[in-house]
Amino acid sequence: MPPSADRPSNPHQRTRRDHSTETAEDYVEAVAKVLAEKPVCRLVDLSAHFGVSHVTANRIVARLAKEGLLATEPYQPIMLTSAGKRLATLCRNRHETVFAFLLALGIDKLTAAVDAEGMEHHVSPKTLAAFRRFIQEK
Amino acid sequence: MPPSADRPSNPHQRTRRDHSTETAEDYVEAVAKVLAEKPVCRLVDLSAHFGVSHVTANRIVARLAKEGLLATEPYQPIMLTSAGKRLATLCRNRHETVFAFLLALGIDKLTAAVDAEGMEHHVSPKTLAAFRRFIQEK
DNA sequence: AACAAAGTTTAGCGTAAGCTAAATTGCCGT
DNA sequence: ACGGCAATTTAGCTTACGCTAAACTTTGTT
Repeated sequence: MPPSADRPSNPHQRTRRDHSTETAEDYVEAVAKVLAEKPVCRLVDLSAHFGVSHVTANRIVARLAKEGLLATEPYQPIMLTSAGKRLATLCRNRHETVFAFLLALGIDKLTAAVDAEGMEHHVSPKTLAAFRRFIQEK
Repeated sequence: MPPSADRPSNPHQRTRRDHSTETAEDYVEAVAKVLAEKPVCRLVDLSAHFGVSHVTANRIVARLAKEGLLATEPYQPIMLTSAGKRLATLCRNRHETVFAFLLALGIDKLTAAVDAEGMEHHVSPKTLAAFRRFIQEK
């Protein structure tokens, strides 16, 4: 950080709080991805995707259902609500932009994939726009 | 336990990793910053910096002391261990690079500060090197 | 020396996310 | 139609991080 620039608590509070939002984004994105490849999305698909126990996935799915991003019925496949679909689309676009940006910077695919996965949630619209500009001008 | 204990290579699993490592990095960096400005670092400095209660800061400091990054004595100021100093230096460099990179991309200072704060923990050495190259070539 | 204020710790509660083990449900194949 | 397997849910535990309230220690002032 520049010597005198005070790093205010604001950004920190923001990053601290957003962990559950990140999870929501990841899960919604994952459901969309699964649904793009097969007719239904099941719990096992998600637990496999994230490398997490099915129990953990189940609890998170329940939370997101309560929050209106996913639609679930007991023992039934998992679906996206319209809000979930909207969020998934947004996240996918953002993810692809960040990934493409890293590639444009000359990063190898594997590294770019991992870094994009971590960075995407923290890239603001302004920065995303700058990423797009950079890709274009390349 | 810290997911970093055995960190799987799968990108997704990796992203699910260590929020607690991020916290460690943030706190160690904050202690270093405080110590750069005044003779000692106290709990209140940290709770003010992060905008959390002193109790929360206290618990995190205790964890990091247990992990060997911070040195504490009851009712005494907080110090960095040598491991803590090393980590702080690393994080500060990385943070400054990410911040400078965003500025070089044309992002305004405030946005760059917030985004850097969130992104820094997810920028791999390779990507960091690419950021440095970009700044140079500017 | 004693009190008050400031700073720190402890106690106790909440949510999110991780796990294993065990109970339940749904669906197949014989 | 039943038996078994796969998938899901429930129960119960852990850690991390957020809070307030209350207890305790340190320090400075009178």
